[in-house]
Amino acid sequence: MDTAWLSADEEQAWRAFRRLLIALPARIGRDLARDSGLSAADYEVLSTLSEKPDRRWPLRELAAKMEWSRSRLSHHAARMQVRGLIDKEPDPQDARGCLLRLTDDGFGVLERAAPHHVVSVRSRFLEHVSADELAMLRELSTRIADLPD
Amino acid sequence: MDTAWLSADEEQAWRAFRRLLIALPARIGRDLARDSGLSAADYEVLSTLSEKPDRRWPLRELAAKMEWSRSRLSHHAARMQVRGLIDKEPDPQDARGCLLRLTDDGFGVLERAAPHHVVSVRSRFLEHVSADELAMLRELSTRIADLPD
DNA sequence: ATAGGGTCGATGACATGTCATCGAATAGCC
DNA sequence: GGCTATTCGATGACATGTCATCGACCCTAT
Repeated sequence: MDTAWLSADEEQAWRAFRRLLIALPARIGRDLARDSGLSAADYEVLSTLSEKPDRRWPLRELAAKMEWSRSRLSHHAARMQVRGLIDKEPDPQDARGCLLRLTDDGFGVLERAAPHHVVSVRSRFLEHVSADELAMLRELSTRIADLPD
Repeated sequence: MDTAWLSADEEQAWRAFRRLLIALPARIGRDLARDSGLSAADYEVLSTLSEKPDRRWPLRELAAKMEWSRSRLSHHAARMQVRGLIDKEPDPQDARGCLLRLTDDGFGVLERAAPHHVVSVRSRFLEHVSADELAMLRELSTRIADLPD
């Protein structure tokens, strides 16, 4: 096989998949903004913070967990703090660091957003994928995302 | 089934797939920037323009084909024009519009970029997907991307 | 022919992400 | 203890995308 080019099959599959890579996040992101006034990034920060019992997470760890740069999270957290969704506390373990905390307002926004978001993910994606396809997609996604950068 | 929530299977599949949605374009985009000094957006504009025999497209049609807003393409084309990759001509069919034309420089950049890009798409994606999986992925991607917005 | 509504690309304001860099604090080594 | 390299979050400059809006132009109905 000539690896310098794509076969017709590969080309068409890659095109179709690339279209999905762009369209699906865009649609779900628009739903989120319309229903809840949140960006996909906002939602990810809120929902990840809510996973901790005390709704607090060191910025550095949260960035690592979400695979964001610290810079990105620092900028984004500053904007979310202005909106009252989260706030910052000094990290008692490390005076360089800070803890991001989900505010009660932020938690309320997340709780109201979640059901709409689930509907969106279902109607735009899950409903159109069989159980077998979903299992395959999960395995394939993990396999490829786990490749070294 | 309670459609207000995701089952554990759905949740895990969606998480894994979402990771792929973010990681794969990021990796291929970084390869492109490193190898050829192009963004994914640049590459898409150049390669779509190169599909026409005369390497020209009305801005509006190109935007529609790529599923970009006219505003986005107008901004992006202005930046690419400064770099000499494309230029603009008045549209003889419609004095409101303009044609985007791939310059010789732009075509050369694309020709040198393409082989590296193919290697990137192969090594980051195609090599790790079987023919059956690829066929299923193509069908599934088309099915979902074709849903109404 | 011309009036009115729609479409064209350009533009400015703004949101968001990257990258390089900073000062402060930490951790490792002697 | 005291250097030194590293890591922390913050920040400014910049690239890129969205949205609302603009003037110019097209098209249709009268």
